[in-house]
Amino acid sequence: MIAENILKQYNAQLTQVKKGQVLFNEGDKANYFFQIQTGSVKMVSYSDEGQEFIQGIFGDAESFGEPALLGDFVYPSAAMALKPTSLWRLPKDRFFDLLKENFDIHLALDKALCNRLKYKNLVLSEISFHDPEHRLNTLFKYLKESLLSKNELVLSHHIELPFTRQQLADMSGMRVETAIRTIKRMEEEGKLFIKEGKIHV
Amino acid sequence: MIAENILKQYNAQLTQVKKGQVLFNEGDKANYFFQIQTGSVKMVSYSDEGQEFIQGIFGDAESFGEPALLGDFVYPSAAMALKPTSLWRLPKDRFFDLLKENFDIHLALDKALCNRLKYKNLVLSEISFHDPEHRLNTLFKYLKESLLSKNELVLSHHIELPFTRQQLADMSGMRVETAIRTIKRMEEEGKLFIKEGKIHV
DNA sequence: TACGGTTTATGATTGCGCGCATAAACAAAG
DNA sequence: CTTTGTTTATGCGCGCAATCATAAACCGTA
Repeated sequence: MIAENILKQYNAQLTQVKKGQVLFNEGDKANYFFQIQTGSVKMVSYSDEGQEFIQGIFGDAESFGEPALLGDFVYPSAAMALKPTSLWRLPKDRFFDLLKENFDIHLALDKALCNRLKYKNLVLSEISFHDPEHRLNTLFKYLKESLLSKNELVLSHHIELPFTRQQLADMSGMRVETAIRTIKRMEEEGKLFIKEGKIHV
Repeated sequence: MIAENILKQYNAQLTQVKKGQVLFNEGDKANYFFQIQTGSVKMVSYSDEGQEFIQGIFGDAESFGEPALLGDFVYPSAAMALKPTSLWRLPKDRFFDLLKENFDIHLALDKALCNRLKYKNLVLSEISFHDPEHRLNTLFKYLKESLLSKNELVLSHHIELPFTRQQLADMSGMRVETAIRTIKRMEEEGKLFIKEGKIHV
């Protein structure tokens, strides 16, 4: 996360996008650094049959899409707003200026990238080793931690997952029906509970 | 890749490891930056039943294990030499000095990290969308490109993949038998050829 | 409050990769 | 040359998740 005063200093523009709006598509050239002010964005890969795999979901104060910028390749997946979102857009060359002149920010960015790598390692080994229940369990643990770290104030030790069954399935490489069935079973086994359709872990 | 004179300048040590030697285990604290001089290293996650998932294979002049260093977390997977290997070891704090004082190197490191992310995105969507043949096909294409880019001199447009069926299976999340059967079928279909057991694509 | 779209839910069927067993081919080491 | 370990190869049966179909529940909104 880069402080807003720094972003402004390097000519970042604040723009508003609607729910469902596409920010870029797979194969597009990367020209901007994006950081969310408020809202939520998903990055997704699509199969030829239209199936989705959610590479990541990003929320308030998080940036996304930097790999294509830093690695100098076209976007390997698309980005779409999950709700009305306001985000900072910083042109590529100014972004590189910013990194060059702010070692601490550069390092913080690396940290974020490395955490993303760690997450992908996790999902990869889960998908290749384990059954749906184990995969969802691990995903839930990860999501819980990551949601807690963003939100200092927690009233209960339980937390509501703000994702649909479809999204959870698309993050862990399974079909909706499998996710639904597995989550139901986990509820029966007391491994989570469902309140008004929402999953609590 | 960091030039050797720079590495020396920051007190990197050159060490030799034997085939099969473990450089660090999952859960170990990250204290060093590693860069291979010559040889080859794999990073692997293990399931409780001892199944392997190969997170990456690194060769001459490549570094590995930086995410744990930069992200400040314990290694999420282990590293093991695949052959006799000589490698540079640079203590953590000196590594950070190096980055701070060499923006171009820092950026090159980012580029490598981003390429790794791109690779993981690829494997993830392959594993969750496609059948073994498609997965191997994509993996082969990727490996071929990456081998070619390392080796300027190419005699034929075909290339021999220096990996066992087991390793290829462990990179694409399938069982050896499935990899073997699929590769055989791909040979029959003329999608690759096998010479002395080695796969050529 | 009626309506279209999304999300959750559940049943029936099937195909494909896993897991296990066995063995041949090959390489490395003594 | 023999031995031991690794890699490739192939058959067989099972189980589980994908797939297809259908419907209920829920939600925003016109």
